[in-house]
Amino acid sequence: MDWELPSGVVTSAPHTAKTPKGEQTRALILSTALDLFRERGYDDTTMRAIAERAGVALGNAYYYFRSKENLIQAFYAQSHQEHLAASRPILDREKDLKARLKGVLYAKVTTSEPYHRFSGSLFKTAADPHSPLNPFSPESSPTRYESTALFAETLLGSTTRVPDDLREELPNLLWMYQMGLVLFWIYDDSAGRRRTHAMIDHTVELVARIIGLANVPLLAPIRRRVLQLLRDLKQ
Amino acid sequence: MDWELPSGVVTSAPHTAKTPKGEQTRALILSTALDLFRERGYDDTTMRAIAERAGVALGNAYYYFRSKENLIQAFYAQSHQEHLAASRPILDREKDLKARLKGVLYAKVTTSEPYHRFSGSLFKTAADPHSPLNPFSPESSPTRYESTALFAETLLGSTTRVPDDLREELPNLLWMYQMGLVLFWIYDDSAGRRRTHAMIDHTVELVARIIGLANVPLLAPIRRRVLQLLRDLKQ
DNA sequence: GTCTATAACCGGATAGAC
DNA sequence: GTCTATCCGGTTATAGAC
Repeated sequence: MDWELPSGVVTSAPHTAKTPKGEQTRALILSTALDLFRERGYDDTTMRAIAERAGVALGNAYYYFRSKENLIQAFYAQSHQEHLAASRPILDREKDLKARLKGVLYAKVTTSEPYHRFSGSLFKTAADPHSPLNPFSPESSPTRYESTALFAETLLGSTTRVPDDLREELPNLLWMYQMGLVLFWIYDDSAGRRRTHAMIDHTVELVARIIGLANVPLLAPIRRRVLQLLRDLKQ
Repeated sequence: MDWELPSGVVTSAPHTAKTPKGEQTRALILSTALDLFRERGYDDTTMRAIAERAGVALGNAYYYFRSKENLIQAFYAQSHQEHLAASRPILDREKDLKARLKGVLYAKVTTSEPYHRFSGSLFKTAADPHSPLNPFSPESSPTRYESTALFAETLLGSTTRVPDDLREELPNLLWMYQMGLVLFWIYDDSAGRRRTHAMIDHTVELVARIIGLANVPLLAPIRRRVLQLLRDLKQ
């Protein structure tokens, strides 16, 4: 499997606007929705309220976004772009793997911070295995792929040599790792998100060390077993 | 921290019935709801349908269960009792840690199997950090505690010596590990839940091996760091 | 192709009478 | 404890205007 660098913007619009004016209306509805989500949370924001504040008819909101959930997908795409942008300077500057990884993960939780409360209620629908919003769904695969590519870049641009047998799977594993961290962050209500930061600091050390321990003979069986597991799970 | 054996049934009724008749009505509504959930899934079962089949008024259903979600809590308690019952013979028979752990985990996914589809849609509400249904909530702590105690028993009753520094945290870690497996199981739609079984088989080996590697000096730093992380996360 | 207005359906939840 | 009536909001449908 080859991981390419992120190539551009992914827009998975449910009903793409065809004209400049339509595009404008669509953007207006989305940004209004996100404002309201941030202000009052997801559940307490009604489609009627979104339409009203955006100055459009309820039906028009549904013309651009099939459902309320669909607004979330647009949010994902936007959020991912912000993550990319925030990661860029770190990846351009740092060469040490630990620093790169830590930077990218901090970028994730920092850019997401304004949406912390929102993300909590959001996660509810995202967690449903049958929801198109869940990160493993086909509908999410463009974003998932882009996100994994970011970790591929994090690895490849570093001075650390990644062991051969890990090279293929590691971007996927790091993406999963990020998912776990985000899950933790969603549940974290400590002041200043202290616990999440501790979690990142400690686990980045661990991850780096585990990669480093690649060639210790004693660990070969564990390593083999993990890789075998991953292969098995791919069917 | 001391882990005791599970002591009895946990009933966290939202609106406990005060009379025998009330108790009966409550039980009727619950069993009807679970039947319907299994038949059609959670989302496709309306409160109206539950009330109708149970032969009570809609308002009456809400008298006993504050919300639709609340019916789920009752399901959890029931499901946990089944897990306990299915684990008992294994824990009484096996002394090898790997066998015990594997048995308990297989018991979990096997007893849950009839509710697989249901669990998927369920997970959605359970995932919400602010929902009382989420496994980390105060409302869930009795069940969580009982569940952790089951893993404490799994460890203590085995012939494997658990390293000192792990003894305190390991039941919690194993409970988390089971949560991860259940999450995997929820997403697993392979035939006969093949992937989940592979996951259990492989990871039980890993877990046993990691516990066994407790005293390898090379790994001491990693181990220290993991334990430090756990301490930090407790605030 | 965009957009408005309005009415209606559906199901979770609540109020208040009996 | 149990009921009926009602609210509320996501969603759909329709019919038409620019």
